[in-house]
Amino acid sequence: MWEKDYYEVHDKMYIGTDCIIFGFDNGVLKLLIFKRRIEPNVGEYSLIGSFVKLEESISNAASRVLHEITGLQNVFMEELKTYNAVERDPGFRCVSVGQYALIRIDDYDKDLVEKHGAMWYTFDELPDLVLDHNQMVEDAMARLRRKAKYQPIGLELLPEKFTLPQLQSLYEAIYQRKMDSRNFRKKVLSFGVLIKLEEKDKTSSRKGAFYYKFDYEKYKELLAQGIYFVV
Amino acid sequence: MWEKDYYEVHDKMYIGTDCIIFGFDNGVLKLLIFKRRIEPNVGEYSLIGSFVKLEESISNAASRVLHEITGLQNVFMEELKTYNAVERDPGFRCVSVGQYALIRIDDYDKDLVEKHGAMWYTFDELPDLVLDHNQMVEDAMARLRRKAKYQPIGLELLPEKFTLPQLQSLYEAIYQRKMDSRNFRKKVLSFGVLIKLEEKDKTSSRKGAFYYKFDYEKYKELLAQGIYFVV
DNA sequence: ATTATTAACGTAAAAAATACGTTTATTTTT
DNA sequence: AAAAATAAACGTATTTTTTACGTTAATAAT
Repeated sequence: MWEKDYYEVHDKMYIGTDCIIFGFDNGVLKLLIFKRRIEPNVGEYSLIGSFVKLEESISNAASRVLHEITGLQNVFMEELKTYNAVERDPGFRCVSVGQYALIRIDDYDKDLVEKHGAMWYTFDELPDLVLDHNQMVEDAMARLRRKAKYQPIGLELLPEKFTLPQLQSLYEAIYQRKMDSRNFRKKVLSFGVLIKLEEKDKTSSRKGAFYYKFDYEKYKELLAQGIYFVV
Repeated sequence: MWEKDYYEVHDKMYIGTDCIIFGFDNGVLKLLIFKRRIEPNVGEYSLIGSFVKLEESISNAASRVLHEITGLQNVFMEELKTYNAVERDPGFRCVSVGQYALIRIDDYDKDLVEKHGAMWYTFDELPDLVLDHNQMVEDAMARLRRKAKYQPIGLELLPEKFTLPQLQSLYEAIYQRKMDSRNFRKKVLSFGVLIKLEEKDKTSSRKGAFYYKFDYEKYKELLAQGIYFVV
């Protein structure tokens, strides 16, 4: 990695990042997709991405575009993998680092998103995307499913206050299967990382469901102990 | 990722890969570490790595150096993550993609390895490595532990024929804890991916332990069904 | 033949996951 | 004001999985 002779060979290698942005919109998992307005590939659909600048880290680069597009800062984000096939980009040799982000779908700046030509799509209604972006989405979805097995995803995708039925519907959306509400509740509460609030959400039922919030401190402790959050 | 103005800014970004090479040497997990013989950092310890050439994928690059160093081909390898802090390499901006490899420690070419100044170290005897290579090793170790939970690692690290006690000692090395041999055997055999051979290994006991081999077909089926291999 | 040693087999107890029935709080309808 | 409707909350029995641990078997060395 330090041999001088490689310097020249590599002066045409580019590195970028593409963001797979998940949102959860009452009961449905969605992805933020862009209709391209600039060359190349005008009019085609793609993920949002950027080249990585010399003076920024890859996650900086992703945060930068995410902020430009959604107005959000401090969004949860994690590296997925690199996409580096020699021929993946017909223009030139470019490695892209896929990063997936989880955002609260109520938080983002609607005007900004619309201005950039972005739209929310469900996983199965996704249009054809440029390059290997469909693959990226598929990989991100698989990763999200696996991640949900040992970390409470709800933290990032749900609003501050949420009900157990909401949390369950998020898990059902991720795993694509119905779960038993009694067992779900039992399991989720057994971790002791949820705090029950006095307030109720009356929008989805007559009885109303109590709001909960995460106990971040306890959650961190649990993770430190290496305890898994399998639902 | 396609905007022209970035081209210039990025003509000094380099991309390389570093390999975290695991071997299993009767009961002990080891890592292949190099004492550098060329500038920069002569005499210091590091992982083996290379720049990624314009006409090769990142895993090609890793396979290439792995072959140069160990004489091995078709080694199991998986991307770990990118190491991309702006200041990680004092010389210039270089993103490194960490990749971990699992090799059968009896297979590699001893002369070749020695010629390149490489040595096997256990995880806790590891010397200080250049740059962020110690971090890479730590991350790879963590990944290996997690991976071992849902895939039969033995496949890659053990010889073609292996005994159950050997497989168990591999898992014990990975998890750093003793396991109950009766439960381990029960669990491992319950997956139905091991084929018992007639032959016995007599080197470690008077009674001798039967050799087993993997049933690759069944194993692939299991993975396709999404079944986890939790031991 | 006896002893030593690790492998192989088996079973009981504890814990976790699953399946499913009943009650409760509230709003809407009558 | 009572009855009906509805989703939430609570609880318990059954099944499955995990854990703990005792016994027997095969072989080489003595």
